Amino acid sequence: MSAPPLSVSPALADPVLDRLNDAQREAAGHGDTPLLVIAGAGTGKTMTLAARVARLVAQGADPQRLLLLTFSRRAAVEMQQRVAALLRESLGLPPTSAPPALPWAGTFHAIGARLLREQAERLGLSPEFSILDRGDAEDLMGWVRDGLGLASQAEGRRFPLKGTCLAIYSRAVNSQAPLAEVLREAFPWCAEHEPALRTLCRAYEDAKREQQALDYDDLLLWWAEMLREPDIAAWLGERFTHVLVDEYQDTNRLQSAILHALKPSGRGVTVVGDDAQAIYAFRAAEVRNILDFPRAFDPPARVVTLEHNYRATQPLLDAANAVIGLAPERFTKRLWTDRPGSERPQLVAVEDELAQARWVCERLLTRREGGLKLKSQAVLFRTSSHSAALELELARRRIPFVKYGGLKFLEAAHVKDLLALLRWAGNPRLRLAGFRVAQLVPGIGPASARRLQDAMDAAADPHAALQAWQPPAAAAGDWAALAALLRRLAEAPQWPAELADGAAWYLPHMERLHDHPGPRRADIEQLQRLAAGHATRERFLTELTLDPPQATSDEAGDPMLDEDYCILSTIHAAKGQEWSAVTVLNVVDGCIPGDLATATPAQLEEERRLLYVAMTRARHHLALVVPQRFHVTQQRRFGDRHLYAGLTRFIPPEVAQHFDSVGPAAPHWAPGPPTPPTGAVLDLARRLRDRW
DNA sequence: CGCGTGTTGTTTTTT
DNA sequence: ACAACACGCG
Repeated sequence: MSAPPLSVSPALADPVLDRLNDAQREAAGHGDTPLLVIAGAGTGKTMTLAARVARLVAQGADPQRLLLLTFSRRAAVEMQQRVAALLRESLGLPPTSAPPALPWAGTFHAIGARLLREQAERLGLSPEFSILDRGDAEDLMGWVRDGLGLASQAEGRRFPLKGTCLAIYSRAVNSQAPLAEVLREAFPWCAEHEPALRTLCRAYEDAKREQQALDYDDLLLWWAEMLREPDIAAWLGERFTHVLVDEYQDTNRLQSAILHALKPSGRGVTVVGDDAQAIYAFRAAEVRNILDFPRAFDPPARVVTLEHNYRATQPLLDAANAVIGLAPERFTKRLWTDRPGSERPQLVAVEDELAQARWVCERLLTRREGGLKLKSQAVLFRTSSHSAALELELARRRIPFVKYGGLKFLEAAHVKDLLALLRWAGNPRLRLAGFRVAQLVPGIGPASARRLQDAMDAAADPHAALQAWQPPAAAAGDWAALAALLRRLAEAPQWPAELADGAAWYLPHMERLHDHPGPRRADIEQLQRLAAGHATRERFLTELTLDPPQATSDEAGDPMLDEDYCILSTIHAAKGQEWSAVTVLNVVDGCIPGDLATATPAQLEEERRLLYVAMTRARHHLALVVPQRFHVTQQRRFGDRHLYAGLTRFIPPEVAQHFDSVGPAAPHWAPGPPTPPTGAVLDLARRLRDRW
């Protein structure tokens, strides 16, 4: 068993490459021509990629000139660590010495932000440009929409909400498709407003320019646009000798355009992904990117497929393979393992969501008594809100947990307020921020805030205009305090002391505006802790926007770092992770697939892959929980009520035979699950009330 | 003009 | 259940 006859340096052929299997070694040792690695779930993808990076470095590649694009910041960090460990080993460095770092590892958006900041002058951007998170962008969209008078259209249906407008805009940008097509395919109920939406999108672009603000999409769009300048493209293409992209199945057209513009010949390009795990089409991800990758080059890219799974036992893989095997599109690989294991995955029927929560808690505790740490156990679900009942039950039993997914930190009003203050201080042209901050002062409402902004816009020096502005008499005292604060922040910024200064100003306003300041105060404190880890205000804002704290643990209190806690996560946020025991909640039609996601076959297939992703996170134990009855909130159209649902359509009888059926209600579906009565909506409460 | 209340519509998932 | 929007009062 020796390495294939590649030009592998002898020093490296030993410890690192020897630990890889043949396919992995082929990928790690491949030369400079374009390479596609199809890596099934749990097949050692990160290890392989890290080994490839380590080998490139050991062969003399400059780590500063490796561009490593991963899906999340977390994946980037993990990659750094693996590479570091491998490099120490292969270069024979002592464990104490610092191996070369990879400064250009990060998400497309984060790397884009850095490059744009670096080249801002050339691009006609202020180097102080602000990055709008989703909430900011929505607010700006709302502002523009109101300015155009679109909000109050009396005739006909109401104009789409600001969030919907932004979603439409974003999808058009990321898919690089015409507005009409986007509306037809993804937002049919907004199609009637097409002309107004077109005007709105243009005005939104203008507003961003005027305010020196870029939203998430701009970070890709400007990057791609910048690369259309031949001299810049050539320079960047040479600057990065190698470009490696992880999770390539979840990139969109814009990202693929960036990649091809950087490296038109494909030389030095490696992409890694798994078409069976594509779950970001809603964000305009384009599976064709990975499917068409080989033929995009001449000669075509080398394709290496990893199918040997090191994560799960055979019975778990059988079930997962059966689920994905029903996808109408043929996937080209089938995972296998040599880890036998006898435990099959479970289908657990329970009465309702409360019973589900109880069952999950019992199972967590039983496993912990059996020696499995809570940290090795995860509970996954389709939608962030699906864990609500479980969170309450966990809290009641004092089982600590951390929840991933859901975006709420940056969406909380108080966090937005304080960040807006910092943004405004750095970029006084950012109306959006100023509008928000000014209205925190009692006595200043939308009209006064608008007058202030107009005065600042007209002035050559907006800071001076701000200091000179006369507020309404009722607001004079409080306004003076804010003006003084802004002067300090603008003139002598001292990071992170300026955040403390701002927080001290903000806290009294927060207490006045919100009923329950307790948890909010904790968020402000967390912001201050985070601030200490960043060098400047600009870096803090950028990194917080692109990589917000993604875990929350409100119900459970703050678990100490060394304490044991279990993981709650959306399936999306669980991507790339693995746990010994995995439980998936609400595996019923209406949740997986969500009843909003069954309109088109493509959406349905994405839901199927979602279930597949969830199932392949497990190493030893896997349980899918099926409540027979679950509560539906929201959507007044049907009213609140319980919905009777059946096992997901992705597990028909021939797939169900790969599972053990357990739970109190299990005997009921012994004859094979009947087709679920999808329309059976009961409203007993109303029926009872109507008797009177 | 600012602020509080009543009414109406509402697509999950995340950078 | 909740947010955004419209309206009316001080």
